Amino acid sequence: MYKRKIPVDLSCPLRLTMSLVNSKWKSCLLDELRGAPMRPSELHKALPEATPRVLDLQLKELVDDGLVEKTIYPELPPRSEYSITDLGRSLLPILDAMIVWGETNRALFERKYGE
Amino acid sequence: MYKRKIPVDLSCPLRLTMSLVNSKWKSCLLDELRGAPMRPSELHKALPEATPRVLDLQLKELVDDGLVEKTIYPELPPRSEYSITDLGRSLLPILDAMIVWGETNRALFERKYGE
DNA sequence: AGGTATGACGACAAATTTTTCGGTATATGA
DNA sequence: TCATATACCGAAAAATTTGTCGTCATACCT
Repeated sequence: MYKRKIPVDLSCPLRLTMSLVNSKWKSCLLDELRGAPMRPSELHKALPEATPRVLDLQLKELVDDGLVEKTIYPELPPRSEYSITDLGRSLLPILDAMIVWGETNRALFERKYGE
Repeated sequence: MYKRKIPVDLSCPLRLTMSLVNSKWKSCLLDELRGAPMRPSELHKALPEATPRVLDLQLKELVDDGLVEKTIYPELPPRSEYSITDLGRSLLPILDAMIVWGETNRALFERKYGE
């Protein structure tokens, strides 16, 4: 079983939750998986800015943390699927709140930093 | 005015929100400031695991992003205070949800990773 | 046989974050 | 005078995250 290099932060509830999600792609991956299971190549198509390698690494940590599940089908050519677990799904309301916040305040930050 | 090295991520609402908060201490700083304005030394006492230098750097970005405000009192010895803005305060419900999630699931992760 | 696609992963490089160390400056108290 | 405290900041090291590149294996299609 894959082991995190840096363990989850148990020192306080906020840091615990943050440490599961604060990376460039983990929150996006959870968001993508909210609907149906997805294959690695599909996730890469959905998040083309991320390389398959990075998605692979971050999915491993999500699996290790119990937020995502991986199923390998012993077929050829190989096929595997990632799906969100109940634990991961329980984070979605938080991600939803972040999405709403981002939509609400996007214009502000576009004015400040934008193109 | 201080400028972020890495700009806020405008590519999607979720990434925008995440990019404001995804660092080791920013969410904690916002959480600490929810009550009253605090001085740098107080913030360091509240978050002793973080060095004053890091708090300083991350507070600068929070100020630059408009989530926190800084007041400098022209006294000697020098005094300054950080306070949360309305924009920053609008993120607190999300942090609250993370705190609740962390409390709910702490035992799970202590079993998995903890001492 | 050669090209394509799948998924996994090692080795390494680049980028970014976080930390450490030292220094500036001023006032107070021992 | 010396130590302490306050706040700030630069340089550089260390740690961590993210990205690039090449490889393996297998089956399909041309």
